[in-house]
Amino acid sequence: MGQITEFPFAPANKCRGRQRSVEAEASVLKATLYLLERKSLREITTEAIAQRAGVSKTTIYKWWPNKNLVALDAYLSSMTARVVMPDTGSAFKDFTLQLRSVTSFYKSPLGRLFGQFIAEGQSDPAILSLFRERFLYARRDAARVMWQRGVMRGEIRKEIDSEIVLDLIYGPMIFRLLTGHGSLAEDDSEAMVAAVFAGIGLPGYKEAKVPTPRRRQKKS
Amino acid sequence: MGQITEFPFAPANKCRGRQRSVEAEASVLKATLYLLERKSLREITTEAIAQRAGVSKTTIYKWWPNKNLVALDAYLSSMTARVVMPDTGSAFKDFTLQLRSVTSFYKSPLGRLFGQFIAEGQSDPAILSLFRERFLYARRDAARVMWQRGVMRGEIRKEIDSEIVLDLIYGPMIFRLLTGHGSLAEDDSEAMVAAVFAGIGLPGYKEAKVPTPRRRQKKS
DNA sequence: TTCCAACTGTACACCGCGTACAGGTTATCG
DNA sequence: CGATAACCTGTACGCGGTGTACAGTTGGAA
Repeated sequence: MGQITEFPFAPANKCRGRQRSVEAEASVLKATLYLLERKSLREITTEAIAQRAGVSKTTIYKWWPNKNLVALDAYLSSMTARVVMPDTGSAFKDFTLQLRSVTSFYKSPLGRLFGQFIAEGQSDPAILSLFRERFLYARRDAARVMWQRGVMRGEIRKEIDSEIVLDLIYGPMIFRLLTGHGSLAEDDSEAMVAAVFAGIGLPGYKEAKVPTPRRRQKKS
Repeated sequence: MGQITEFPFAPANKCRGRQRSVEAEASVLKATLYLLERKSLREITTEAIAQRAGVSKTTIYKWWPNKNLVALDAYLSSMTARVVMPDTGSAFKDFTLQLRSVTSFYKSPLGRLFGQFIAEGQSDPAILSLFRERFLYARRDAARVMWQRGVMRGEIRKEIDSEIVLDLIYGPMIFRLLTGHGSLAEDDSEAMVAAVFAGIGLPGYKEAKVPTPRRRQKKS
């Protein structure tokens, strides 16, 4: 609750006149989730959401600018703690479990939405930006905690930027997810994290030095 | 040339009647590229292509199933050797140069198409599949050669599956490209490849062992 | 009780897709 | 040379989804 009111596009209620219907909002989000579990974002129409929610299409357009943002809202409202953030005492195990969990979720119907938001974002900067702010960064902040623990325990090189570490761990699987060119099996999660930790270079071969990275785009 | 005839959806010419107009095809591809350099794939309409190409819309639909596949065709026809495949004698340098080159191309207007095809592919399996077959796999085959050289020279661990290696190197940057959450600067390419080679784990810390991966989905 | 804003339902303008149809054009075959 | 077949062109159109307009109804706060 209180989700929508944080949105920049939500009109303010001036406390006079009829109150906003809470059931209508909840019903819209619920109907949207129902449909998203069965069809892709592109296939779903605003009309279908309105109909299933038992709400007028006009009402939807009153509170959300378009279908995609209804979907993003529904996605966020349902995503609270659906993916594990483990704390096993080993960064390697933490990341492996996490990547496995994320990957298996992303294979699910609702998880596919992840890719669909990115897809819509390619032609709609607004939704991509909102997706980053309200979803991706939250995820990364949580994952950065796992990284931090690993650094403090002396398991992870502290000279490598955390942004790079996170992208190295999650990027490859997300790449596979989006293009479908590679396996998303559980073993692969482990193999990838293992490779990221150990490096692909042979220990003897020492040309590949890790340069100290310049700090960039610090998030608050 | 001869590009279109390889397509499964291209009708066969029975050698009777008027011949297919080569200028029309070339004109369509050229017009499409022109438009794609200025607008996103989603913004471009079939009519606009037809108009700019000086060709009837019907003709386009005769040879291509839809706009996206016209664009893919145009993209492929223009992409031959636009990105470097270096051979410096060092796998680390090769991959760094390559990633840098790829990234800078993907930042360009035409390069953005990469993400837009993946985006369309999220709701259209056919185009995603064609994108993999005709673009991605060709790229990866070429990159695998760099990997192979590295393995033979003793620079890269041979026990790590090449699919994983390639995804580790390219996945993170593509992830950044698609979501826009991270920097795409040249320094980052080098830092990423360096991290992939050296690993993020501290040398002393030895829990992260690389398991021998099961072979999967061998491509011909 | 008044008043305002949220709701409902229908209608509609707009746009892009893909097809249909009626013509005109250029090649090969007999 | 004429017939035939497949290409091309142009216009028109049905379809479906978007987002808005408008008229009317409902409910809560002053």
